[in-house]
Amino acid sequence: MQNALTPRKAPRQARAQATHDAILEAAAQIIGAGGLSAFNTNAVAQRAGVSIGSLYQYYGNKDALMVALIHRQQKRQLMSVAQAVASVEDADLATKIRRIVRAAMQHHHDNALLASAIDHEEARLPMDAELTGYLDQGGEMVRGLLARHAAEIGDIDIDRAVRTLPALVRAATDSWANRNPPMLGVAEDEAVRAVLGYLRGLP
Amino acid sequence: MQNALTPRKAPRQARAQATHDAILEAAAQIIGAGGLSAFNTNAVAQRAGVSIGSLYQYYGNKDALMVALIHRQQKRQLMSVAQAVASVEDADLATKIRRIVRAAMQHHHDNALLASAIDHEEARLPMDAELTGYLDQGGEMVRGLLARHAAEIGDIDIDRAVRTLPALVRAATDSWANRNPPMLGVAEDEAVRAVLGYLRGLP
DNA sequence: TCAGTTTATGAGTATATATTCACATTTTAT
DNA sequence: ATAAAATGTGAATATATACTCATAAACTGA
Repeated sequence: MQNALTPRKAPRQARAQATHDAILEAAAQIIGAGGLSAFNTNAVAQRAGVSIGSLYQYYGNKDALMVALIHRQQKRQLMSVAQAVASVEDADLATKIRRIVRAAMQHHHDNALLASAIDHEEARLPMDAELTGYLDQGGEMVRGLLARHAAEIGDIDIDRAVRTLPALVRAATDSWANRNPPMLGVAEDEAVRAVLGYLRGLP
Repeated sequence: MQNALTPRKAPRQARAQATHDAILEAAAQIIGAGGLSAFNTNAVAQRAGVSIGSLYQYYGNKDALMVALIHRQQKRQLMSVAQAVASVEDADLATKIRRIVRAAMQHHHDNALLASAIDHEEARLPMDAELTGYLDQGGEMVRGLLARHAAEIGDIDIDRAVRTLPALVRAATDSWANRNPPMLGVAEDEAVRAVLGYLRGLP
């Protein structure tokens, strides 16, 4: 089933794969440097060092390129957080939260403009199976975490927490990490405080 | 001091005021219905029922119109929350928080696309004295609230709380109120839980 | 009444940019 | 070696839209 937002064709040769990747990377760089308003297909092709025609060989239109970029970022974000979770297997809850928050925040802050642009575009573009999959995997991670620390956590609706928790971290990031100068330490502290407070629940 | 983002001229006659207002209202409606991508000056003028020339009589460029719209929304948001605060003068902390959250959320949800667009544009446009003023007033409200309930609140850095708290509410709103169908009740519960947990602080 | 001022008009201009397509080049398979 | 398939090119087209300007209409105060 081929619609306008799925990739037009898959690369079959190595150089095609390189072109394909270069286009995505160029798009990320352009949005990261100039925001959504700098994001145009001619500029992306130029920065990727390929012709505009090649871009449209792989992405049927601009939105398809944006969707591919969103997939790339979500995948990286998920892997980065999964690694953080794995690296603190046996720590206490507060430590785990802090590490996870730090990983999520770092990833976000490395590409502040890109992250903000993606937040905005995600709302406009249709959610596909791949994105749903990433969301589900993230949900499973949170679920596992909460299950292992049920004792330290108040009455909680896990389905709600799975959605609310990432939003709390993003809120702290937007408020504190994307400033001039960035206050990453404060952002981390505030996110941890909000998350732990939320988990502990009402008295 | 007249720069490109300040209104080009102030309306002096009643009909000019009406034109001025109609343009702002049309801009709000267009973004509210179609998002930022639908926001163009010709469409705004048409919906306002005025000519494109009139629009540029009052707003030197598109960004100036956006800035004026941001001012209008921030002012309304502040007034709506201030009213909520005033209406629960003597209630306990949890009740106050719930009412304030509800007011902020309602305002946000009435214009979900507009609110999201403004969040995005605020980051790009320069912060002026008027916006700083609204922020300060909001800060004062939070400060007063926290002072009156110091006993129920853990160790807290008020300057941080003033920035983090509104972000937490917005996070819950984005996650739950802007859905299909909107889950306003859940959004409110989640925001209250996060805010109270944050205020209570680390154990 | 009327001159000066304010307000309104909208066709027209300038520019940006998404997308196409006819063609060239490179790679693969036989 | 060579045909077929895959990949790459970029000038050209189509369209959207920010913004201008010459002109007209409405209002004001005398």
